[in-house]
Amino acid sequence: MSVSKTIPVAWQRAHDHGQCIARAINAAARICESRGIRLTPLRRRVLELVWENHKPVGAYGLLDELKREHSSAAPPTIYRALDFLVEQGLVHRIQSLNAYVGCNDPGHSHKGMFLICNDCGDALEIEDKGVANTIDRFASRLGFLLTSQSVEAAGLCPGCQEA
Amino acid sequence: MSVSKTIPVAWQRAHDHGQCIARAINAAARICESRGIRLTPLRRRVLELVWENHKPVGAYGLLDELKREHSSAAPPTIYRALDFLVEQGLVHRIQSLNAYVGCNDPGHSHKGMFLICNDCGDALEIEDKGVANTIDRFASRLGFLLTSQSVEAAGLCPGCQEA
DNA sequence: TATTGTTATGATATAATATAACAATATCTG
DNA sequence: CAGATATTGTTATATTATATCATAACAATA
Repeated sequence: MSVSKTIPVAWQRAHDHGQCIARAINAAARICESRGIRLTPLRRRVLELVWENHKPVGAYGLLDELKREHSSAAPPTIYRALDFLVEQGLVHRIQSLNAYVGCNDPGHSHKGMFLICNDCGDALEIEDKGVANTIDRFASRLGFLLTSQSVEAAGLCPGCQEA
Repeated sequence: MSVSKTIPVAWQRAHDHGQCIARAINAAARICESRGIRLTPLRRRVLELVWENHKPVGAYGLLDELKREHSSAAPPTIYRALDFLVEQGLVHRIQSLNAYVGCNDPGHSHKGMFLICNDCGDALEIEDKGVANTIDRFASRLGFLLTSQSVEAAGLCPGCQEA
């Protein structure tokens, strides 16, 4: 990762992927193991592809990549795998982009929030108990029973503001 | 609107549409007037259709309704009108539903939040300075320049919990 | 009133995203 | 193993959204 004088360290840290792929796959394997569900080769490979992109990627983008090594792959192939991964909290769906991105911290039932750069297309996942709690309070005051929440903010990331 | 002993008053109030259509159209006309932009008959009609549904409606649902009275309408017709209305803050797009709903309080640059019922499909718009501020703080700490935000929570509304 | 620039709409085609439905195969469980 | 369940293969189609180019309406100016 390159260094910049003007990009906040907080962003650089939050945004550093590190050895994320291997770690993500291992974490996913452990989680599935513990839940008694199967991270099949196909599902594992799709998870890897999601991570390899390092950015939110659409289902058909993933499908193109999968097809190179798995010629029988079709839209249902990728959507089933993605549905599974999202359901297990291993991958997040970015609603505003119709795209998917690996979950940085699977296992926890964290309510994710995303900062999405309109220029480079990158998305940063943030732990945001504050936002989640505020939403919870609103909902319970209104008698609304929450099952899921999606918080997405778009704009320009530090890197893209420089240019 | 029917009365219920178990549905919180807060929800009933927040959810009451009242004479919303006429009010919404008048507000929209004033806003466009003041901004020097044109609420053409087509745009006005699409705005009415959005409000008449009283729930988030998809673009093609609106298109079907529009076609009954406007046979030349095609997908671009409705998407252009919706893009205009969303851009002017007169209509909100619900990302998680690919659907559109009238804005309760246009004119203000309020950062909306939605509670979406998975059963009846209704969506309640909430003013949520708390959530918006939390997001703003996160973003500025990371050096991220925000331009838009979308907060959507799904679950069961009070009415649908009864059943 | 022509001319020109701008914005809005008409019309056709197609791209991009997502699911339905049923068949075939693999895996689990008794 | 046999039967049940879960996963994947396969084809077709539904749903959502945009590209493109032509035409019409409006606005500003000479």
